[in-house]
Amino acid sequence: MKTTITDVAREAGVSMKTVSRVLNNEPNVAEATRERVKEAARSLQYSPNLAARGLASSRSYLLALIYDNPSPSYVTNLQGGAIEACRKSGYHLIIEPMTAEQLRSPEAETMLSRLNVDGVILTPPLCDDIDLRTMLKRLNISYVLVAPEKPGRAPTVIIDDRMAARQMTDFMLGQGHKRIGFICGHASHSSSHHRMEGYQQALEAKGIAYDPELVAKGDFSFRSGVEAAERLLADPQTRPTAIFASNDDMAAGVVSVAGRMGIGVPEQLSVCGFDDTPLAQILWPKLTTVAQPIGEMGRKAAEILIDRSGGGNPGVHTLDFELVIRESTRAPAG
Amino acid sequence: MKTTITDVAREAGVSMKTVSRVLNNEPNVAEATRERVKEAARSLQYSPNLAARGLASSRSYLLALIYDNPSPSYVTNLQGGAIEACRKSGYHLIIEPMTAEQLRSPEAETMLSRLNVDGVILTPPLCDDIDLRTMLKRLNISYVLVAPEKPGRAPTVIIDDRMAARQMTDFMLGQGHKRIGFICGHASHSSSHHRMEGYQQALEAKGIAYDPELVAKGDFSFRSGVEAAERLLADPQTRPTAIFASNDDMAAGVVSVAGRMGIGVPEQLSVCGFDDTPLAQILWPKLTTVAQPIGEMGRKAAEILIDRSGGGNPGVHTLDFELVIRESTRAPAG
DNA sequence: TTGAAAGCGCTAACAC
DNA sequence: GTGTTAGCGCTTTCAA
Repeated sequence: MKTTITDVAREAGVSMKTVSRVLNNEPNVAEATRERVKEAARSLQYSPNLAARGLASSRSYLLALIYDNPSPSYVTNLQGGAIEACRKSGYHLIIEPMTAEQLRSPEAETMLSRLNVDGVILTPPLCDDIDLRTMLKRLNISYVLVAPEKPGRAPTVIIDDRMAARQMTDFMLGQGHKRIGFICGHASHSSSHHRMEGYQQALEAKGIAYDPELVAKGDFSFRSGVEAAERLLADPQTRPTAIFASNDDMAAGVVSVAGRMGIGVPEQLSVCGFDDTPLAQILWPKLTTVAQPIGEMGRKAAEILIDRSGGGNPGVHTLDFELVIRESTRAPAG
Repeated sequence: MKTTITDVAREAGVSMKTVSRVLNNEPNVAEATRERVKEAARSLQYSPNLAARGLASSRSYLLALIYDNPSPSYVTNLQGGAIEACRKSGYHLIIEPMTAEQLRSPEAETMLSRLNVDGVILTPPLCDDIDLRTMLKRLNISYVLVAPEKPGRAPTVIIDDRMAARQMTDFMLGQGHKRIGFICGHASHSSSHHRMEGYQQALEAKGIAYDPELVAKGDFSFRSGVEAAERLLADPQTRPTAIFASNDDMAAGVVSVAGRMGIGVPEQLSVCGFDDTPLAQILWPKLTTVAQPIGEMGRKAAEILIDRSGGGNPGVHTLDFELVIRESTRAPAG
């Protein structure tokens, strides 16, 4: 038999409601009573039933993480951070990987409404899905945006992608590179645009003309990095001395192509990525990249949802990134 | 205002209980009534409240995935499979990444008991944690073991690691390799032992003496693969012509060391891994490896928990693996 | 084949 | 500061 709140009440010699007050850290309980109840709960190994709480109150102590992200390390990092925040407050995390398409089905809406979560964390590219945001508003479910295109009215957690790309470009410029290639990310991800902007601004600030020939499209996949690199490196006369890929997977593609073409990295070609995935350390040479505090972002997002006592907290929370300089970049030869 | 079961009952002109029967696919409802209720539910966009269901019945429609696995791609694959099975039956997945240490804290038990999940999926190395299994039994929470050391009494989902390692070793033997190195996985993972056994059995079957000098310890990390390879490849006279690493990360370590030492892969050294993580395709050369149906395993585990109508289903479910031959293996030179 | 009533374990609203 | 009384929305008796 599971112990219930009445068992604790009996043990502590108080009413059920007082126990409830203590458990929820509500005021208006004498300190002595509070201690007695806590002691009783401990000795009975009592822990409140989530479903009963959820039914009686408005909170379910459940958060959902909805995502459509192909990168396992991104996803697990984010999950890890969110989980940590949840643990601290007795919350649990439900994960709902879902394509944008699945999201549009009526079942998705049904699922979300029956779930009765206290909040939802939205990551790219779903966080930029207006239909989804509208649906959540209609269902009256609060949500936090992680790294969206535009902040919007909901609380938002971001890093400054533009600034990070700019600093990374500056770093390579500082090493003496003049012809720096750039591989864009998937057009539907907001960060792609911001990173591109940062690259352009850095060049501009140094008075280097923007050359479209040095920019290749990509979609964040390894394969697209390979294709982009093949184009960028095709002509030995005009090829760049450095390539800035918008994420590590694509940077790995560049390294792979360079290897096949006999172009030494970093001797003849500097390469850098973005995200600092595990891959960045596994590659040889180890990849210079930008570390996003992905776990932190997950944690922050969950915290916002949990403390949404403010009722909205429509702030934008910008977390710090970090340039990680490893072995794939150096001053150009000659 | 959310629509409840009474709204549907009113709309369909039946009692609440009949609606409940229809929703849960219980017998003893006239077909006409059943249809009418379904129609009413649809038109009202009704979906049952999870918390209320969980409170009134014994099921919470929640499954938990508890894991302590450092590999993001393993984790997300498993999650993906489990989620698919959950979706089909209106279940949701709660994730609880947790170290073995955290698991031993009293809070972990409290957390598990309050959670009131219908079942728990346990992955290596946690699935071999006797204390955890005992705790779950005490809490009367059913669980499924994914790839445990020994099947035990609980339902179990495995692949035949031993046979897979044996076939992979056979493959290299068939290419003409006589000196095949082996890098073990973490000793606490059951699969480590099984893979080692398969390697040994393959050699034995071909009448090749087992040479401890060709076997190195590892712990599934890239770094440990590097260290193992450094030892295995140290002596040019006696070094193996092929190395079988117990997972892809360690195989990547081997490839990296070989690169540094000027040993061509696969020209002078064949390398293969296990798991077929994304890394296997990103490496250059692409890695020969064993593909585990990790997603399938997650799906199967969730299905077992959901259909636990059998009351126990103490079977062992063995899923198929697949050798993936890529570019990192070939016949030895000479 | 259907329905009425009684909870599941908790919190909210209002007494005291 | 504390207790009483109703529910939350559903499933489970048990009766019709």
